[in-house]
Amino acid sequence: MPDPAGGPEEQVRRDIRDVRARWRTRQVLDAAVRLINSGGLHGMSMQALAKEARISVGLIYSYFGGKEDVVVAVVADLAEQIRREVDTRIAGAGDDPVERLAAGFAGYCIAMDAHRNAGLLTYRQSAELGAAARERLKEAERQTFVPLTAVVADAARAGLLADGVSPEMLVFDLTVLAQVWALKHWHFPEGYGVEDFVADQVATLVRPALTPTPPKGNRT
Amino acid sequence: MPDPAGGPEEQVRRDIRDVRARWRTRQVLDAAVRLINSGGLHGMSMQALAKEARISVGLIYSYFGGKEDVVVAVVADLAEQIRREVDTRIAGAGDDPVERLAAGFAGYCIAMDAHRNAGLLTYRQSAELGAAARERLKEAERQTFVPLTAVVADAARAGLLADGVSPEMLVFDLTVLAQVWALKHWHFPEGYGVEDFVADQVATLVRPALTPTPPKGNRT
DNA sequence: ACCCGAATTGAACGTAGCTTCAATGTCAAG
DNA sequence: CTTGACATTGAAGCTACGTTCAATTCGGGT
Repeated sequence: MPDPAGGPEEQVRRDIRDVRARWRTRQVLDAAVRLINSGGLHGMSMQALAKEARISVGLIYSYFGGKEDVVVAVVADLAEQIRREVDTRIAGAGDDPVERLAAGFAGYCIAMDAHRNAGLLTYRQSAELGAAARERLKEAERQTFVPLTAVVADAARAGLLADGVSPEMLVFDLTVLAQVWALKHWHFPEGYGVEDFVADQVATLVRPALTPTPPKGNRT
Repeated sequence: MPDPAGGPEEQVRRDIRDVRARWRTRQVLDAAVRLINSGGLHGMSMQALAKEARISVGLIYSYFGGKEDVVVAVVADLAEQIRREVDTRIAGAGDDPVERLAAGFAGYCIAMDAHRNAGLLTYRQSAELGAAARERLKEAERQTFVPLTAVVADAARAGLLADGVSPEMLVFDLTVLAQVWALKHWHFPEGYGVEDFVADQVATLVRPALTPTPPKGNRT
């Protein structure tokens, strides 16, 4: 009675295929990120991608369903990087919620700064992607909200939020502003970098929102 | 001696051509906005545009140099609308800087809400546009910053800014957040509209930033 | 009616780019 | 060496789309 699983040899073949698939996928994704970061999505044709990854065009389709799948994978990958960076920064920031939030925000900005064009793929017009792809992009983005959401919730529990400040909105603002740094940095003077941006945003958005509103009585 | 200007008849012909050009341009732009708002830039091929505007494809090129010029004109047009809306709202808001800023921000958000996809054309990857077009888009955007910049400057002069708040950054934040409402409104629950967004942003970003930091002595 | 300048048309050209698939290559086992 | 399974290739198929331009239409003047 032949074993449908094929025994140990079959398992080895499967393992080999898995290892190769992971390797190829990585190879393509890295190439995709390089192309997008230097030339935008416009610069990532499948021909260019194949060339950059040093494989044939047809082979890409063995590992990805199509161009859209490559794009989605790039975004999902970047979202994971962002999340890791934010988590790491927050973990290293001590106990003060303001410092933790500032650190998390800095992590987000710096991760975005390192992948300016790739980070902006979620800003594409929705009509250009299928519904499943859009949903995947949205989910990836939601995941990047999680660490900052936890920190802001801590701050709220500690009573640090100014009156009327919505924790959800604060997290939304921080992530959006981190994301658009890449696209809108031209607004700022020559030499103004992401670290400056972070410092100014912390001063303008984070600190005022996390400064408890004094009781009315103190105003007399 | 024939008059090189051609006399009154020639002037009439020039006037007619001007009137027609303005009319055609308006016709094309309106069609472009409709197409973009319903199907994104992807939905605005030149063929589709001609059909929507009820003119021939070739005629578009009498009034615009190419597709890029149509896109730039759409953005510039929208920027003017935003500016007018913001100006109007600020003018009707009374003397309180917080109210004026909130009104201006509301105007920006509502103008963006009315043209969700068109308003996001400035978020395209820069590599897809020529340098002149990019500069035009940037300048159009800078113009939309002007009214809010003036209001924030007034608030700063009146000593209303919390410590450390950068007026420029506050304006940047407000305009960016107004712009991305269109793209990111899916973050919010069903039934959460632009008016809710405005109110929450005013509470989370505007009021804390425009709440003067109390002197240290009051804390004892 | 004819002429002229301007406006308008839309088929066709040319290009870019996504995807496919027949052909070929590689590797391991017998 | 042969065979079979899997991996890989890249020219070509196919589609979309921006732009052009020869042909036609329109309107006004004589």
